[in-house]
Amino acid sequence: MDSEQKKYSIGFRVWIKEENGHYLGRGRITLLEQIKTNGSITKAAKAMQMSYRQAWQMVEDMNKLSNNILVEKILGGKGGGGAKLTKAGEEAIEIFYLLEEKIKNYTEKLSKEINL
Amino acid sequence: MDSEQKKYSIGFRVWIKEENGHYLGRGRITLLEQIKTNGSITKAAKAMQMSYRQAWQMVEDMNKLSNNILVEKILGGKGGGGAKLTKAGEEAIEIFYLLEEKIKNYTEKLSKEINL
DNA sequence: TTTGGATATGCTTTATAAAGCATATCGATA
DNA sequence: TATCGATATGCTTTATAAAGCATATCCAAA
Repeated sequence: MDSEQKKYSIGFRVWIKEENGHYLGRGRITLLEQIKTNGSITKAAKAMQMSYRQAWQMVEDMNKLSNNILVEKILGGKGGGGAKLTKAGEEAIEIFYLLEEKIKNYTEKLSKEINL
Repeated sequence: MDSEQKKYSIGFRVWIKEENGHYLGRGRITLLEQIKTNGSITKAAKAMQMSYRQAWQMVEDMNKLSNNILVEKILGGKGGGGAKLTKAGEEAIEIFYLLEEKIKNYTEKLSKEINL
């Protein structure tokens, strides 16, 4: 009847803030996953084509804003060192995914109601 | 009992996509409002410290992706011309605010459930 | 006590999105 | 038909976040 022809959908980004700054977003969660997989910040950064500089800074920021650090640094050792996720780090990933998922479902529901 | 001390909240951004690209987000809605207030793209851009170039491009993009244009351009006339919102433009603002509001409420609800 | 590969960090370079500049064009009004 | 302040658009410059480079430091293991 009317001339609606274009199709619209809803996009979103979500993140968790702490009083002193950005805490967790998509990028940081991906970094955590890569650290988990690769066992070091260096390798994680390389894997996601990010500079070590930035990856290291992200880890630093996250750890500062968390109640319990998410990434544990290992200096020395037979491999020269590395980094691994703490329990809190693993949980952070879970929590963030759940959050994202819920909002995704909600926006999909909303997009059906919207009439542009 | 446990050592939870930091306070977390959820931040988000939402936008409306059309198949051929980004359609409406915070920035564009603000621009629409400024055009409504100021009656021209030039003045709207100035008011929000945005370059005319960019503001004009945004209007162009929005109009291309909408079923009915959101901004009507006026060339010539006693003031030399200007721009004003169409009915669809006014509605777009309403719809976007409603969308943002609903998601805001939902994230606030979710933030209470989250335990970091 | 040497080795190794990682963490840690200052400094320089680069990439690119945004801004800025210049100028042509538009057309209702008076 | 001259005017006016806006729209329209190519081209150049700038700002700045990200990347890249260089190098010092760390310490468990062998």
